[in-house]
Amino acid sequence: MDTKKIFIVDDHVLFARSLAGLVNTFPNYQVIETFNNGAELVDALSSGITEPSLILLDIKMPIMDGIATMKWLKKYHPFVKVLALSMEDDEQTILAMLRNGAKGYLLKDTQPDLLMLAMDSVIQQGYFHTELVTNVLMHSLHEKQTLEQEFALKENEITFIKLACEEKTYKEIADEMNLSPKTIDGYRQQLFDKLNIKNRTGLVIFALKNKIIEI
Amino acid sequence: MDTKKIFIVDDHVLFARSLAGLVNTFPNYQVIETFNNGAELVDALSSGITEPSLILLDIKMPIMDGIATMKWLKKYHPFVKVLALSMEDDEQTILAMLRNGAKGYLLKDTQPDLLMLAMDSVIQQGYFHTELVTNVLMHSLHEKQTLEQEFALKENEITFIKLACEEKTYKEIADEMNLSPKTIDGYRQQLFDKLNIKNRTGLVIFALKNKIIEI
DNA sequence: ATTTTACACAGGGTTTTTCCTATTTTTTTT
DNA sequence: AAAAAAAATAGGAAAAACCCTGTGTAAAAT
Repeated sequence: MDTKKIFIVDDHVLFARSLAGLVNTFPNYQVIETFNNGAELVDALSSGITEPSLILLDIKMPIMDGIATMKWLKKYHPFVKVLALSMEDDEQTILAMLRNGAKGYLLKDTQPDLLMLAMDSVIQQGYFHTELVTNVLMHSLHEKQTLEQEFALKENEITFIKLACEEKTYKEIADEMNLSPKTIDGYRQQLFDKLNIKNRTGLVIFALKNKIIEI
Repeated sequence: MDTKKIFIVDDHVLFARSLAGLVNTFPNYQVIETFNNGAELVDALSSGITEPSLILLDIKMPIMDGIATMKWLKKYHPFVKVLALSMEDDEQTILAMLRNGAKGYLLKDTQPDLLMLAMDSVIQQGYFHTELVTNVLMHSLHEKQTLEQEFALKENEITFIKLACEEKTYKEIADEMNLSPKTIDGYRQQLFDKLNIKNRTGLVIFALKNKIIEI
């Protein structure tokens, strides 16, 4: 029972093969299966194959990509450990993987010994995070003005949005901002157009996404 | 200009003093001022004292605690670097500090050499995070069911909440859930009561807080 | 077997939100 | 100072959200 069973999911056959070779040189690790995309993995798991100790999961794949695969795993195999292995180092992708339960995130140009360390760490401690990931996590706490800039919100609009995210009526907001309810309604309408939303819940989501408010 | 100027903010005089002594033994570090609480720091910075290279900030303090101090600093001195130094290791506190811009978070029983490493790291790389902090960050991505449990939401209620957070009308939600609009209105009302909210925006915020939806 | 309890649903009314289309006022530009 | 642009404001109305109370039915508890 000492040997850790590994699945590899990656559409680059060559890479998958050589990675399998590498992993097999690690003591106590054995690659049991390789799949070319998420769908193949899902099929296999659905048809009752035993969960591995760890899945090495590529992100950019045809058919069913890493994020979709993670979402499926989260739902149907929430306890299987996954180490994301990818070329992309963009924040959104990394966060999406982590949010959906990836235990670690490595770039594909990682050194073999770091990969082994990461695999050990995920299996033993449940996670492994490089500085890259830590940075992304930290940054995601702050970022702020991303799209906010794009929409060029005015001071009053931001104030309005903030208040609209509290459980206030537009009348109350008008009072608080010392403006006519009709003006507030004007703000509302302009924002709905500009942000392409249909009602106040859309406004709340927008505010959250753009860190205009915090929860 | 090689010598880094340090402020210490801590209400435990004895600790502050000995910490100052310790820091002064580090090469290129000098403690310029110590304050007994956040308010004193704010006073000093407001009256024009030069920003230090780094502030070592305690969290639990009378008068103005670490979190309040961070909020103030975030607003008026957003670029000053702060290393939180604290006894508390609870998730909420750590997150609150990070969210408000702390560059690192150390427990007070940290070894001196780790403290020095952390200080170096914050000044040079802008941050320093221990495993503790990484764990908290990761956990904060997932946690889920915290209060959700407390309110014992039923499956249908959760579905309703999810849909209500999209920009759908209650009529549309009713259709999608194959229920009468009146039933949906019943869910709405019960949830408003149970969660103590006044309108749909409250529902969205609740859903986010409790990770019923993700943004 | 009977009472509770839980759930889906209804009637009907008030308030708020949302939408569309102007007009006035203020600010900026020329 | 006149013209143009931006911001505040209005009227009016339909739609949706919100609120309260009550009924039938099926499941659960006693």
